[in-house]
Amino acid sequence: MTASPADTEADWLRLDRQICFALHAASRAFNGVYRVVLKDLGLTYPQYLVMLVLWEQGDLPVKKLGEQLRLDSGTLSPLVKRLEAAGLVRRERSAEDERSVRVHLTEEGTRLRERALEVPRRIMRSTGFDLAEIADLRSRLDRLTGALDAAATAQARPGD
Amino acid sequence: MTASPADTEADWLRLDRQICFALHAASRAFNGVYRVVLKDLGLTYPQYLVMLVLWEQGDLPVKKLGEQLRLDSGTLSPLVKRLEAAGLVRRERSAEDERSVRVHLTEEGTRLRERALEVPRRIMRSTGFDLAEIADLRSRLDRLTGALDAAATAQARPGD
DNA sequence: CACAACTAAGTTGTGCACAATTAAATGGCC
DNA sequence: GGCCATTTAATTGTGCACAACTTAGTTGTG
Repeated sequence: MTASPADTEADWLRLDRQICFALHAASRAFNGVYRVVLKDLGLTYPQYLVMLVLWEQGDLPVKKLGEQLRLDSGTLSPLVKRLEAAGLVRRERSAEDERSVRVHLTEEGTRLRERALEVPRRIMRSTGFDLAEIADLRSRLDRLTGALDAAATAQARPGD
Repeated sequence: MTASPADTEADWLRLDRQICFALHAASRAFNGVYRVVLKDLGLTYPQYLVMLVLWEQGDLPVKKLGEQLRLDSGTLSPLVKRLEAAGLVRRERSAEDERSVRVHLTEEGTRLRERALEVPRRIMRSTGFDLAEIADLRSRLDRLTGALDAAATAQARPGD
């Protein structure tokens, strides 16, 4: 006698609880560690992500920032305004296309990079993972994200 | 001549951008797929997590729910109130300890479980991962969360 | 008993995520 | 040139996460 269908389904629910909780909790735990480390810099975790992109790629329009970080203007507009209020960036309407707003690093924003250089190692120590494990986890997560995004897109436009 | 320290540090920043973005994005992508699947049930992703715990373990005080999900009353109080407004749970002050509020499933909340049984498989399909990969990812994430929580605790209480 | 220490929920304030909408600018097309 | 679809930001509204604080109930100790 095998398990009844109802039991099997219940097992799925339990498994689902485990996996979605694992990812949810990992994300929040990561966020929490960054919160502590970034407090010295006066940045939140998403603000740090924006600064990382700007440090790496230079000034960008909000649109490009959003593509890099998969965030829309509803999230980025107020976030960038807070960075501007903190004196780390300036927002400037593009002259050639006045719809576009380019985000520039200020002197202070550029200087902050020096202090941010120590962040990654402090985080690495907190994870207890070595470089190979981090890289492996990253590739799995990227694959997962890609599959999930594709699935979401497929559901949004079933006929495509 | 090896790379200068500055270059090495810059590499760390780039790596950090990659890994923290990977986890952040994976979490949001997961959230997005659940959002679509759970819309039929009228639940958000965190509300679904609460319901999963209640379906599995029966009625619980808010305190216990918070321990299971690592969420505090600031998050849970309004969330549970919304579940109550939706008719899925009732909140009742405990008679023996009037500080405690026990969350009970209503008839409707219990019935919703039947409809939720299909959720996990729809999610699994979206991930494109098989059971073994899911289990493996989960164990890595749990280990990561454990290490991060431990590190956060150590930083909060350096002398312990 | 009285009072301090602790505990469980709830409240307030800040910031992020995202859907839906709006506003302004641009570009194509007749 | 006039009109319309598209694009870029910003705004509005809902919900979650979390820190800090408040309120009310409980427990331990003198």
